[in-house]
Amino acid sequence: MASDRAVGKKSESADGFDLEQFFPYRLSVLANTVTRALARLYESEHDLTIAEWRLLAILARFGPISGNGVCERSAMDKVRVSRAVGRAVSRGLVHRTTDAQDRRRSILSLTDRGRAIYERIVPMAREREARILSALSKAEADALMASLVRLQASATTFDDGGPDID
Amino acid sequence: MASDRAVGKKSESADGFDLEQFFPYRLSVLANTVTRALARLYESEHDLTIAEWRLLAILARFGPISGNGVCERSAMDKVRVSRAVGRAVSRGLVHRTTDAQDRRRSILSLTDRGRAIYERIVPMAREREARILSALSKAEADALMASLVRLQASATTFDDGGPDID
DNA sequence: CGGTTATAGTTGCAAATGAAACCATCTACA
DNA sequence: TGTAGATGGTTTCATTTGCAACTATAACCG
Repeated sequence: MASDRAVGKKSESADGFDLEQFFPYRLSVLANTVTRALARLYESEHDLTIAEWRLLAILARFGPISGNGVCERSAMDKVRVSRAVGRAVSRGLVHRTTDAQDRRRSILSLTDRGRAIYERIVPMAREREARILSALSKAEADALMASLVRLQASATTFDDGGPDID
Repeated sequence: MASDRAVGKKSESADGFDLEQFFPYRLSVLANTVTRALARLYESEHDLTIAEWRLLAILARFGPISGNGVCERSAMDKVRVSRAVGRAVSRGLVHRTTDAQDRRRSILSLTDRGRAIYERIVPMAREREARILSALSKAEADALMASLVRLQASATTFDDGGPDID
C-alpha cells in the first residue's frame, strides 16, 4: 500500500504490541520484585548486600579461591566483587591473602564469622525461595529452572561485545 | 549418621546449597543479561533508556494518560516515571499538559515523533525477544510466561511494606 | 635479559535508582 | 467555608552500579 512509510522493509507491526506480554519486561519486573524481597532479608538480618551474599555463597562452596574465580562463578564483574570483598574483609567475614605463586592474585576464604552468617542465612533464603515457588507445582518449577538455564545461554550469545556478564 | 559434625544443630543445614541452582539468583542473572541486551538496543538506536522505552510503550497503548497511570501500568515508581517523562518531553517525544479537572495531574501522550520512534523500535524489540526465546519451543515459552505471571503475583505478596513495585 | 602484551584487582567518575522530603492541589468533613 | 489529610508529581540526597583508566605483576618473545 502506498500509505506504508518507506522506513524499513520489516513489517511495521507495532500494532498490538503489549508491554505486559513482552518477555524481557515480565522477566525484569519479576526479577526486580524477587531480588528486592531477598535483599531486604539479607540486609535486615546481617547487613549484607546481594553481592556480599553471593560472595559468601561462592566462598562457602568453592573454598579458597581468587577474586577472579568469584567473578567467574557469581556472574558479577570484577568491580562489584572487589567492592564486596573489600567490605566483607573489613567486617571480618572474609580472609584475604596474596597468592605467593602469582602475586597479582588474592586468595579468599570465609572466616568462621563469615561462615556462621552464611549458615544462618541459607535456611532463610531457601525458605523464601520455596515460598515464592510455591505458586508453582514441582514439575512447573523444574521446567521453569530448566528454561532459565537454557535462556541464559541463548541470551548471553546476543550480549555482543558487552562487559563481562557471566 | 555419626559423620554429621557438631557445627550448627539447625536442621536446615547450609550443606549442599548451590547458588547456581538458587532460583532468585538464576532469575536475576538472566534478567540482567536480557535487560542489558535490550537496553543497548534502545540506547544505540534512539538514545532511549529502558524507562523511556516503557513510557513510550505505555503511552502508545493506553493513549492519553496521567503519570500516575503510567506508574500503575509500567511497574515503575513515580520518580522514575517523572524523570522519563521529563526527558521525553524535553526531547519532543511526549506531550504533556495539565488536567483541567484536576490540576495536580498531567496528561501525557505521544507526539508524532515519539510514535515514530516507538514504531521503529517495536519490530526490533520483538525480533530480539524472538531470538532469545528461540532457545525454547513454543510450548515451553508459553509455559514460561505463564509461570512468570503467577510468580509475580506470588512474589509481590512477600514484598512486604516495600515501595510501590507494581 | 628487555620490552611488549595480558591479567588481577582497585579507584575515579558519571549515570541510574529509590527513599524521603517537599510543593501544589484536591477531598472530606466539622 | 476552612482546615486536616490524601494524592499527583518533582526535587534532593545518598547509594548502587558499571565502564574506563590505572597500578602491579606475570607471561611471552625478540
